[in-house]
Amino acid sequence: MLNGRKGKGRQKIEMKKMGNESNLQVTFSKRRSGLFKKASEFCTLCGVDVALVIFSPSEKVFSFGHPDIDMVINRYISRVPLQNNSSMQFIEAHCNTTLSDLNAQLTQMNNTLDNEKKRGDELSLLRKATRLSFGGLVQLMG
Amino acid sequence: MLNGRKGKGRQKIEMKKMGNESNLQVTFSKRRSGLFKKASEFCTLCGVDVALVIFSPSEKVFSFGHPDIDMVINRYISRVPLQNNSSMQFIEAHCNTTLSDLNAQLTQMNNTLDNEKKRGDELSLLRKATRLSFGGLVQLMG
DNA sequence: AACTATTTATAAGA
DNA sequence: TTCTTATAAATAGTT
Repeated sequence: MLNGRKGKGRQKIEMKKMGNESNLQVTFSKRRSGLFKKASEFCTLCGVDVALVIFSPSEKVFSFGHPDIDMVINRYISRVPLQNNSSMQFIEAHCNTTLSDLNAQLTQMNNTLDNEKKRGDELSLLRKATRLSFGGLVQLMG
Repeated sequence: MLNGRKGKGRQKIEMKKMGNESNLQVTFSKRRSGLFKKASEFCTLCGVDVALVIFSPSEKVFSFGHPDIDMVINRYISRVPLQNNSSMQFIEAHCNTTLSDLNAQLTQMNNTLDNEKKRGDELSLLRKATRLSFGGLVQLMG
């Protein structure tokens, strides 16, 4: 089997976005795993904590973290608060649970209030009827 | 100039935390810049977005991101909500404004409700008085 | 920080 | 996609 065939082997490539889509796909996989391996070795050898997040062009997310990616990101965030809109969207999303609880309370309270108002209307009606039929009693009640 | 001196060159190393502190410091610097370079090349070649955060053992933070580290972290967070306390504290701080607005609404609504209840109580009182004084009218009103 | 012998990563090709 | 191979690139130990 092994005759003396020679591939060209690794060639230097230009440092710009790859044109060929299928080459790009292969290079993406290879370099992604290479990067993860380097990050992992770095953690082990040097005792550092790392968070690594990658979004592919098709918006797929790949991540690595040590000891735990969320922990590292939280540490980063608490040092360097995020600035832009999307962080606000994030915060709002997390508020939604609490907010909808409060909104539910408001809704229920509004219903109760409506009922009480109906009773109030009934009171006005009764007062009117009372006034019409029996005169002075209304003054007695204030 | 160049005589034929020979260093031992690169040797394979064991994949565990380095013992020698000064070697570790040198390796830390070399591998950190290597990792950043790999991440940067990856972005350029493959058109990906990357966030990379490193905490050294002495808690110094080093970071790299493309096109912007906060943007990438935000995108990550909005897909994979963080779990632990520090993120919750962060979120809560940002929620407080909205929450106190809603709480103010609740308080005011409670006051209104109390007033309506008083009117309701008044209705009951009037009914009782009416029943006592004038008998059958109550039935007329339901 | 610079050097260099090696190891490691990887672009092409099969 | 996975494997092979030639070569580029990274880096451990030394100076």
